[in-house]
Amino acid sequence: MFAIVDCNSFYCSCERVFEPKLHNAPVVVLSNNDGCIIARTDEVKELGIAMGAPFFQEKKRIEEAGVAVFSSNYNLYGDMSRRVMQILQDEVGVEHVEVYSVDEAFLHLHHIPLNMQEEFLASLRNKIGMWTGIQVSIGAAPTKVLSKVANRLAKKHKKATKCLLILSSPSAIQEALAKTAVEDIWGIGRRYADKLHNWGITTAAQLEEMPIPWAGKHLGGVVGERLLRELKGEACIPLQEPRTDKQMIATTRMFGHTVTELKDLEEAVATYTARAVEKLRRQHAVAGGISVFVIEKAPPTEGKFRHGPSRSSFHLMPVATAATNLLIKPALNMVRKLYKPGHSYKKAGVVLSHIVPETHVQTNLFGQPAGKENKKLMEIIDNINFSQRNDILQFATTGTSRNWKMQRGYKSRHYTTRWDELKEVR
DNA sequence: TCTGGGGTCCTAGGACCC
DNA sequence: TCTGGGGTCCTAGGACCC
Repeated sequence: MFAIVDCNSFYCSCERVFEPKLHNAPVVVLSNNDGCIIARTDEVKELGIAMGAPFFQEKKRIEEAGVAVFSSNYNLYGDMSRRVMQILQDEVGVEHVEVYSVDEAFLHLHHIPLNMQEEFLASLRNKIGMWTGIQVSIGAAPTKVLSKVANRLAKKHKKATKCLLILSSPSAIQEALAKTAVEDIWGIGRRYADKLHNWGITTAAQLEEMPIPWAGKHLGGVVGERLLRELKGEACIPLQEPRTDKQMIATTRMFGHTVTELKDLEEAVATYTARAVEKLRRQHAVAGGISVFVIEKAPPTEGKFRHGPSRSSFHLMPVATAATNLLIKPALNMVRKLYKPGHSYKKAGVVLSHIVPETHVQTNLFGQPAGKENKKLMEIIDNINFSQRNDILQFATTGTSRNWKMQRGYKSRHYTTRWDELKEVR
């Protein structure tokens, strides 16, 4: 049996922990730039405000309903997440936990007798609630895909299930599948959902009746086959080993304001490069490739939102490196080539690729590996940035005008990660 | 009109996730 | 006026090899 533990309205719950008066009140959390609604509590769902809705479109309703609004505070959420995951690891053993996202983890329950799982999971849920203030929902079933089905129903019917649903018998599984729409299955996105609807397949129970090769043909090859097998109760997606080394590292942002000047674009790209390379160094790796993209402001359209035209460029490094200065150079060259005077830009990004551990650097005839001095310099900058958390030292090219910086008008404090922002209790 | 039969490696792009 | 930011995996197809 597998279980999935999922924090309810996670970002909102984190904000509520530090604002107890919001406990039964509606709360939303906004994306960077205060652009979209990326988390909402049940009270907000009842108002009919959709996930991912543009904030400005819902602002009036939100104000009228007295909804508490927060800009996203990722330091806070990351720290709360760590606490929840720690409890899971302590309770079921670190080898039986797969941290799947900031607010979700899969558990292996094979070492717990079937007839004790319900009691175990209920007490786990209580413990997390008491120790962190975060409420979780838990679904358990013979496969990961089915545990997601269970979890969704547990969350949907909180009162009846007490946020815990275990599907172990074939009849319970069938009943749950009949109540689940295909688009709510883990692994079925919008494209496949449309396709399935066109074939008249609308529930998970209907999909489960299809033959495996059919899924292989129509739902993305081996991925679709695996999904269907899991729906049929055959576990074939194992608990993943923790993956420490990323294969791709990206830093991309919408700008706070439309950008038209090359200088602002350069500043943004240099800053994003520095950020991405910091992430790279944190995993003790080096990157052999860097690409830069810019997205223009969309021409005015009525109706649907569209991205403007985008252009990107890729540069292969002569030698893989984690030196900010060596990567900023090609990044700036690329952005200068991509920039067209007179055009307006709303987003840019930097993606590092061809990532390998720093111990495996391939040198070549024409490139020298980054010297010791350079590495030392990077370590010093990282240490200062991590301890001060304020980017005191920056590369000059990252500039100071920051015309492109994002807006965050509703941010809560770093309650758990900065001494000077601790919650005060009188 | 016909135009071998394998391989490998790489990239671009599509699909998905939270 | 204002619409997020990361990631993963897989496949198809091109370039190249013998």
